[in-house]
Amino acid sequence: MPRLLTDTDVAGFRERLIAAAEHLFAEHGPDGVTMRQLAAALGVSPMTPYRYFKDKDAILAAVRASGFARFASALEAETADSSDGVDRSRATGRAYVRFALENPDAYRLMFDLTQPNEADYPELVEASARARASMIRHAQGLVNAGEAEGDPRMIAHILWANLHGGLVLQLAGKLSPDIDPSALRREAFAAILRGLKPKG
Amino acid sequence: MPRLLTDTDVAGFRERLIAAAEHLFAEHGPDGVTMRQLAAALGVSPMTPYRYFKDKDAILAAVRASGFARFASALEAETADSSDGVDRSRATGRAYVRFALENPDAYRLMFDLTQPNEADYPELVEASARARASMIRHAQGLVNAGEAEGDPRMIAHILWANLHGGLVLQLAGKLSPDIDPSALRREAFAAILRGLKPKG
DNA sequence: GCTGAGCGTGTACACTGTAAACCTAAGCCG
DNA sequence: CGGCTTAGGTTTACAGTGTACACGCTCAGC
Repeated sequence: MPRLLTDTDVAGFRERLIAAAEHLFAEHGPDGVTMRQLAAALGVSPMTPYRYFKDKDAILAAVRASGFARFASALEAETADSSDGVDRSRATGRAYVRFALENPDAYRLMFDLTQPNEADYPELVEASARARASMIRHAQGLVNAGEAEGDPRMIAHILWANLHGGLVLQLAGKLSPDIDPSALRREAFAAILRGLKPKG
Repeated sequence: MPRLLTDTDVAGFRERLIAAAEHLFAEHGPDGVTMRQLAAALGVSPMTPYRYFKDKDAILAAVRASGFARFASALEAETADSSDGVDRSRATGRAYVRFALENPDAYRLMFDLTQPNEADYPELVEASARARASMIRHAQGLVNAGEAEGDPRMIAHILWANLHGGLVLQLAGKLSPDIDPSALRREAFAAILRGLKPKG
């Protein structure tokens, strides 16, 4: 038999293909990229990727999972920075926005795109759960610091929905042209925090 | 020459095709529907739709524009109901949510799907502008009623981003399972309104 | 009644994702 | 060392896609 593929061989190929796919998907959209192009980008024949991924959908899922993983890491990196709950929460929000604006295509791939059967790709749901956990942790920080009152998970979701909504509208070009997106985020965040502050 | 197509003929055909496409797109997604199926649904040959639409993309744009038009009408219908600014704003929000939840596929087609060159379809941008105007008008109502302080356009966008974000996360199944979407909307709306209320 | 144009259709093509047969070269056994 | 076996990669093939193009049918105007 031929040289068997070691696990690191497989992982290496998958990684290279995911990286290539990420760039191509970002530029032309998943439907604008063909398996033949992906294969050519790695210098292999069109059918070779099928040995490493079930089908094109699995490649898309892998690309999205990889995006979520980088995203989660970016959020988690902010945990260390400061011990003040509010600062940390704000830093997390900034990291969130920065990621979305620096990787708009990845962000859209991750959130906009509704892949029908995401549940079939465990690493995708896991990476996505990691990101969510980060957000909830930081909402918890807000509550602990006495800056907000209520269920931390609910608070996290309020802030998340708000951030996400503003971002996708911005990325889709749907915001009114006379609205500055970053001012929108700032004012929305401020209003929500004012609204959640304990009466004390 | 044969019986020339009157404008109403053309409009009629376009309407029927849009209606058929709306159902099929909702069920299978735009990519899951072929021109041949669309044509078959109207009982014509596969190439006939090309006399009424430039290409498949134009059909998608028309379906989306039609969605936006219905959406705008649904929002505008709430203008008449009550003279109280807050009630009216709340009713508009309810109408927004109702539309999104009763037509989830249309809503996703309208907002999620980022069609690359929407600017090429004027009726699409116009219908979408109508919907936005409705929202701003109702934010103005909130300000007039003394329930909120600030630029009505900004306030409209804050509420919109929040609503939209929550809805797309819900429709995409990304909300944590222990979060009730309608409770999320209620609490978010309440928090924002508290945060925007004038100091009195 | 003829003509010519506009409408719908049929045919054709380049391209897609991917199944299946095929080739190649390397590890094991004798 | 030689042959068998088999995993990894390629080639071929196919059904199905969007749509360009050219063909006929059918009627309005002369």
